[in-house]
Amino acid sequence: MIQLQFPDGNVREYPVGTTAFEVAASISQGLARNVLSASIDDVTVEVSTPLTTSGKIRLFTWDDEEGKRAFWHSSAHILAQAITHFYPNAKLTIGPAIESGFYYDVDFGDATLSEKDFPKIEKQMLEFAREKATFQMRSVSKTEALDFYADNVYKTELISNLEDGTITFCDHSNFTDLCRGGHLPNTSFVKAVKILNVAGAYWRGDEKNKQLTRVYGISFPKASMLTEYLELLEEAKKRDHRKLGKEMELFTFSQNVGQGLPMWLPKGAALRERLENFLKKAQKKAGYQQVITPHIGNKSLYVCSGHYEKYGKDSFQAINTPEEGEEYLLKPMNCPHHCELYKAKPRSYKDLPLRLAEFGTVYRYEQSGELHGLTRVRGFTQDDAHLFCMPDQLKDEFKKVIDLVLYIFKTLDFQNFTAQVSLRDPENKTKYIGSDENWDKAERAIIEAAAEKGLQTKVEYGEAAFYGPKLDFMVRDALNRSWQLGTIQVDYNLPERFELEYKGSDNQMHRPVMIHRAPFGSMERFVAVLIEHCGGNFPLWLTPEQVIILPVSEKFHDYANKLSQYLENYDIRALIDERSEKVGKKIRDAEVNKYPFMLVVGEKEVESQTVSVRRHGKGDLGTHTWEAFADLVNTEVNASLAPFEG
RNA sequence: GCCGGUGUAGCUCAGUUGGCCAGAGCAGCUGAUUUGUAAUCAGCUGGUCGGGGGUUCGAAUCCCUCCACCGGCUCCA
Repeated sequence: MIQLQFPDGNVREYPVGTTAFEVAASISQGLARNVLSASIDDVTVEVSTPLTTSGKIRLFTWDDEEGKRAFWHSSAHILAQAITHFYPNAKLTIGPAIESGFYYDVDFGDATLSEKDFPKIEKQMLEFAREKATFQMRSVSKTEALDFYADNVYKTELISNLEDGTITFCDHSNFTDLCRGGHLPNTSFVKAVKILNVAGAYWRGDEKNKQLTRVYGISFPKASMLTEYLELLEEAKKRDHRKLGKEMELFTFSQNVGQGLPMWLPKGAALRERLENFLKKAQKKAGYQQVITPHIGNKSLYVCSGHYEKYGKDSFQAINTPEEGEEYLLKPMNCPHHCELYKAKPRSYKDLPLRLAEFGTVYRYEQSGELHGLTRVRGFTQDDAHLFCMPDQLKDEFKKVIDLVLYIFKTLDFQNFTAQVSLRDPENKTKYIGSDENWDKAERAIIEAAAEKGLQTKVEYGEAAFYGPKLDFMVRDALNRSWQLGTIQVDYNLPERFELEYKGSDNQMHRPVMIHRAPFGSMERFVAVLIEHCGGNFPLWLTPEQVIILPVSEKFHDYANKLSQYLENYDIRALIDERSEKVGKKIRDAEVNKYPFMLVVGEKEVESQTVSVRRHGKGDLGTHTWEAFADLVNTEVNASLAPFEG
């Protein structure tokens, strides 16, 4: 007998050789029907594997990440089976489950796969699924495995990196794949499948390698779940900032200006200005000083900082002057300029921390395929600041910056962010400048500050900037893509390169430490993600127009104008719909255009000197006096704009 | 940069066995209407069918090329 302990602590005895499926069946019929995957002592096992040792067992269903993973991983096998069915010469490589669905990377040789081929693959997958073939793991020797994949260089490469004795194949139906396991009991669980798209993907993620065809798909245990998922995708597309930004006239692009160079239209510019002022106010309270530096800088500045060596090739090319040999660069970063500001006069320890902030517009030549709406552009404005401090002030300053970032995120209702500690790639230190000692100090400072602030963090190696580690605040867009917004970075290296110093209380010269930080990250990207978060329904304090006045007929335009002026005196942004349309039409258009408040004014309102208030998405709020309405608006604005308590 | 896809009016989209002056709805303009909580009516304007080149008697439609955009990969100071 073996003893299996369940997550609730209960221990039950089973005969040796019992499968996870049989364990599930011993608990309930429902669980037996729904169990997709299992683990013993946190090691994934097949539901059909006879268990021979005691341990902690977990049974996973669709509601568990592990259950979905088994589901999608198994679906990838069926996808591979279907691809092999239609393209016998295609070479399979890897096919993992991902966050939403699965993919398979395939070398199709001379053949190409396009959208037109999706339906037949989907159909074939479902046919294979209906066969109810069981997934059967088996161990194979290295020689046997290499022999099986003699004409597949990719699998051969994978196998040669595995240790003999640990290699397993998975069979289902007539199909065999190299696989380490974690499958559904059989293929029939897969009831709905959709091939989502194809994309190029480099073998092993290295652009020097051959580009394979990556086929993305998703599958579900119920057809209705697929329909729901596709509807969700459609809904998400409606929140896309590129669509809403255009509709709401916030920003635009022009081919004549250039790729990746966003231009802010009046409404967008005003919105951005409100965001900037909001941050400036908080920063002022936190002891920052605003500075302004030029958009270009002498090439030598970036040679000094290391940016030129690191990114010179991928930047806009040098700007030349009539003078022989004089070269400038569009600034890709504000830090070198700010270092020069630091050096504008001798600094004493009494000046520190020195906090220099600038909404600095920078230009980077991003690869064309990488550009994406406002989230990835070639010209953008960072809400940048550089904090120069003494080493013993570092952690405290860092924690204060965390407070500021959290304040910004809270005010804008970004609750679902990930705090990511981005460290050096321990495998490849050549990508970075500076000494191991400095890096260790900087990395430790970030980890400790985040821990002391009680931040839940995720550590990612290889994500650091070339001059220092970062604490990045990642937020997802409407389509669940993750973007870096806020960032805080510790840097011992640029102060060295720029030979920054201050005179200490000991009358000796010392080197300051720098913190680079940008709570929004870039104004462009932040606004993009903000648009998607609120679906274009901005918080009242930010929205381009807060109020639209809807006169019932032309007779009431005078009243509307007086009302508009009154609201303007209260800093409320209002406009009047003076078209000769019916109120129903004006309301409909105002709702479609996402104006937060609609004020209907006609005979009744003129008589009683009131307004009829209607809230976007909520409907009629009844009659208010002018004053009561102004209060209503300002109360809401103030409630969402609590001051920074830094 | 790479792989795959898309490109017709400001927006959403019709229009391919290649064939009359390229269509619709919305938006815009003009006029009528003076309107009470999600679409009043009529008329009009608007497009070198992404740019360029080619095939053809004839191209939005077929071919080549460039550009932009979309989904990924790589990259992301």
